[in-house]
Amino acid sequence: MALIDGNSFYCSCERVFDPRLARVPVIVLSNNDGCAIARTSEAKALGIRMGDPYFKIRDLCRAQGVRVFSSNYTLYGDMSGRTNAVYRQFSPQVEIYSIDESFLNLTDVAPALRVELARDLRATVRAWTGIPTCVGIGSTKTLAKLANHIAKTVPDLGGVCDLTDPEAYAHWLCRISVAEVWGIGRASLAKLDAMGVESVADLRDLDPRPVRKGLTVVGERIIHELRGLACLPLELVPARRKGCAVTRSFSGRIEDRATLEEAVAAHATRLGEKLRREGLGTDHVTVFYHTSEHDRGAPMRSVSTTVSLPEHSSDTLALIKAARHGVAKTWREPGERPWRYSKAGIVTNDLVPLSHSPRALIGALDRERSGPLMAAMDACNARWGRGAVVPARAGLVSRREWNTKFEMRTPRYTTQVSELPVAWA
DNA sequence: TCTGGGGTCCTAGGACCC
DNA sequence: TCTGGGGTCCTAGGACCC
Repeated sequence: MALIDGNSFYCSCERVFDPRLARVPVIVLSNNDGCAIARTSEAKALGIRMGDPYFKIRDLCRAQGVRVFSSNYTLYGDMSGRTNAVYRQFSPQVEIYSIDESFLNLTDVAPALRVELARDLRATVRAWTGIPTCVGIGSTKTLAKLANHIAKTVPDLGGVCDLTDPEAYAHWLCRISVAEVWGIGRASLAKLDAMGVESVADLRDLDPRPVRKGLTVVGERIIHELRGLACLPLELVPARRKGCAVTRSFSGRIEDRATLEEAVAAHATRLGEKLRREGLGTDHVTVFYHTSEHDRGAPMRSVSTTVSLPEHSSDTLALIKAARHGVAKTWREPGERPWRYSKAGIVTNDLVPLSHSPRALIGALDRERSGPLMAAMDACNARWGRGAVVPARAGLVSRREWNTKFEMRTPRYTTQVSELPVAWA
């Protein structure tokens, strides 16, 4: 098993299209340009941490010449697809684990050739996509993840670490902190600390049965995985998703009902698009909105309500109706000091494939009209850009103060003809 | 003094991940 | 002024059943 991932992936995507970014500190921000979510090694060296709010590090970034970007998910998604296409040249069995990480089955590769293959893979990905990567090899997923961490943090290894090599396994497990193990978070770390567990080897040598009490079956599984007993299979076919959510912080604050309903309707529109892309439907939506915990002293309010649909659907109009209803039935007129809402969202669980969901006996939605209508809307938006066609119910207010902020976003170089990079020769 | 012995299903909340 | 978004899995405990 091998785990390959892109180094500072979002930052590396930006670097591919602007060579001037090489060797200078780069960070990419979350939605609304809120927090740092990707940093190059140069940025990390300046003390910028994962999740640091941008307004707190802005001065540092200016002073140190850090190049700052809004997230460009269209670009990162496309680059992710390109790297995976390269991985597939090296292994027929690839599990895409996240936007920048994939597991590869290397069990057919002779042990002596694995490191060489991994080096070839890195070089090819770099040459064909421009993305730098690291590769970790282990007999289980947990060990491959650990090997990847070692490959990333020990420069001498040249970006590849193979823990199927018994010598490397014995060498590294007692030198790496248990905090680096995949699946060990803050809470588990505190428990392990109390037990005197410091290194990965300490955890591996624990008796798995009693561990189950404190760390649940998850902790027990980790111990087996560290010993080389695979508990987590390669998932070649992505499991059907169970839930779906569209939630956003507003770029400012919202106080009035009409604007809140407009925002929620826009989220419902996005939700419908996501569900239709996967042929899924839901028979209920949970709508929530709340004030910000950072607005100290201001009146606080947090609302969450679930609205039923007559039957399973992915119809944008039905979702908007339900979402608006969720706001309507929970809205409270403000008093002297209005609530200043900072975030709203729409969430669904228990998604089912629409092709075999039961129809409602009473109040069934008109699927025969809805299907073609939604297909036409999706086609228009695919061709002319999101928002080219929207239901009037979604709101036509031009004053979109709630819209997410992306003030430093680069062009969608690889997916939009009008935004292709220009080269001068 | 002393109140059975299983099951299933659902939900909320915790923990963790990228 | 300004603090992201979207997932999964697990457990405990309540409700309910016979």
